[in-house]
Amino acid sequence: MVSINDVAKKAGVAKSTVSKVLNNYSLVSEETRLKVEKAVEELGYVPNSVAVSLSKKVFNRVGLIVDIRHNSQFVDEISMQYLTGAFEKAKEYQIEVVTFFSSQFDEMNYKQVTAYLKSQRINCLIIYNLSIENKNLYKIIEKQEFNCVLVDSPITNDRTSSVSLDHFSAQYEVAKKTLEENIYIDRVLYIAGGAGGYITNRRLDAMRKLQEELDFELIVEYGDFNEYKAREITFKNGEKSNAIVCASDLMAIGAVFALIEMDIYRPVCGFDGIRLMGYTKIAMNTVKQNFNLKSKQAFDELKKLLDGEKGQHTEIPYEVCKIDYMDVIQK
Amino acid sequence: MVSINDVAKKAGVAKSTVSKVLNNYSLVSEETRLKVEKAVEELGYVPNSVAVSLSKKVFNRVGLIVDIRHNSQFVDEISMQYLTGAFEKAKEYQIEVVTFFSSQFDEMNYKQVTAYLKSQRINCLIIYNLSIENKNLYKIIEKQEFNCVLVDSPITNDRTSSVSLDHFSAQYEVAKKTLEENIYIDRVLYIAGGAGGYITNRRLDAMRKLQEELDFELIVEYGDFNEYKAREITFKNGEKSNAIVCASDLMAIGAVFALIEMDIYRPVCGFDGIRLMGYTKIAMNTVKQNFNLKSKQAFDELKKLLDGEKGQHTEIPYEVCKIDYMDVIQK
DNA sequence: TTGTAAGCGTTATCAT
DNA sequence: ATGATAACGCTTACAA
Repeated sequence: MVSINDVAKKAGVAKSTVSKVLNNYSLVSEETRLKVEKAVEELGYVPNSVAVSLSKKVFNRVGLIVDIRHNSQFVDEISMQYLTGAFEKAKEYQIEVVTFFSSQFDEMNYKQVTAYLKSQRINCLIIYNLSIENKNLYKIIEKQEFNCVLVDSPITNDRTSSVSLDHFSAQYEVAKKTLEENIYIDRVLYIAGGAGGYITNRRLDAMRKLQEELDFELIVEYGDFNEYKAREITFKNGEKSNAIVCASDLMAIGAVFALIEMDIYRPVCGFDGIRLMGYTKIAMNTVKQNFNLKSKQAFDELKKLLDGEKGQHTEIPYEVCKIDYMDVIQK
Repeated sequence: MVSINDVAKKAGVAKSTVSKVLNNYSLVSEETRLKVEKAVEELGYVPNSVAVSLSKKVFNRVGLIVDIRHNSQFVDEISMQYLTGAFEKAKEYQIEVVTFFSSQFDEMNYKQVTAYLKSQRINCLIIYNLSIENKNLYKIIEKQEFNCVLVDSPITNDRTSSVSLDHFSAQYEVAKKTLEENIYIDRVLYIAGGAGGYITNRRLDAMRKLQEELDFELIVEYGDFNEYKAREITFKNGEKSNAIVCASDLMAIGAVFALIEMDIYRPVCGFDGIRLMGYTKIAMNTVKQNFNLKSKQAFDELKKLLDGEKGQHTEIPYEVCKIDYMDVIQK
């Protein structure tokens, strides 16, 4: 492995000088800069990131915490988009990232998690879909020992930013549009996410507002973002409701397939705008969001935190629409 | 951050002794071992993995190279399963992993790629679906500077193992089963993967064997594992063929949806057994494989290489079946 | 069995 | 503007 010493020797300077060139210090003559750059080029030298990380006073390494504990399978699609978005930004900013699955932290306590993260020199976190059961992560956010960006959880503090769409208005819009497309709506089944979750409550609020406005009976059941549960809930409550609003596309798919088996029709709408929707060939309203972009934005927010800005909330755009097979497969 | 020095101080021993305890050296008295372990426990000490990596003579860090350049979208599902499988094994073996997307290496030359990997202290690679265009990776495998495990590419040498199913017999079986379920088969459209790829060729061989046996005309088109291309190919050749065999489920879905639009029926079979299949509600034969398990097996093979074994080829099981919605959503 | 000290490849603080 | 040198946190001869 070619090291900084090799470069220094070849360029005929001290390794500290090489380091200065590499980190573009101002106080270095044009002549030596060229010598060093030539040596770097010729040797194909790339700094050892491990050594850099160990030696640097401030070194940023971000942990991406992805939640894949949902029983449903197609969280894959979303998680993968989150990861690719973050990876691209990481490359752009030249910041190292490490991927974790939140289930890894389940058996640990708060102290263990922080020790574990710090032992990997991680000082920043991007947490996707923080779930309410994860007490450790909540505590980490609260204690502000790490710079955090939360995707789809509305917590902010000095060192914590959040990025999400406006769950209230999005849920309101998609539900309203779906209900208004139909004539008699006097009883609506709302299949919510996980009981007590932030976004779940925000969306529930939206449903309650709509309920007041449109004056229907609202049945609320918790499907935990799980399509199988949504299916069961639909079997139980589908008949007596005349529309079903779901807090995720996956649950909406579960509901629609249940309805088909029950051989009844009810308008259904989802939330997320996953591509899987296109494959089911069921045209239903949903809230379409760009997960890749959301993740990139989260990274941008993280960068701001690293640059000394205080944590803030950022809202991202969404679109109420139907997911079409051709749109999904085209690109 | 609590370091090895803190532990040493607290336990009243030298830091080298702490290190010995941590790495379970034999020559350490029970008494000091206990003292050290107590201190570690009380301080919640976790070794700094960056420092460990820098100082260890042999330190294993594996790069997971995932290919997401396919235009088709649902490679997500497969890649994510690969990643989770590898991550679980990494935790089990206590080996660090770093994720890369192969597209990152596109603009680099061979020297740059190796320098880049080495600068991150990576000495092992698990390469998923090595595509034929990736000259750099081929050269890396050939030069044997890294321990490599290839998933679904049949190259092996002293430091390279491969893990895959038997593409020849799997393709043969699924195609045969599909064709035999139907009566008149005299012209078969085979939508292959990427021209020149290893697995593509193996599968083509299987189709040729079947062609000889069943005596039909074989039309071969390359769909590049892309569902859109498969769709176009089907529009062009679907009518004149009386069965379509596809080298991936995604292409099979593209073909079936095209057939539906053409309003004709042709038996179609796929390859991979992705869960997405269950959502399309189209029952078609496919080769089902467990990607998560395959990735785990690849990691096991990597471990063997690290333990000094020579590279070898391992075959994994598969099953010819149909993917059912209920199986997909149940779990 | 334990401790001392050199080394891993960098950065950063001093002198010069 | 450049070069020694100490530090980063750990492992590992080697000495005791």
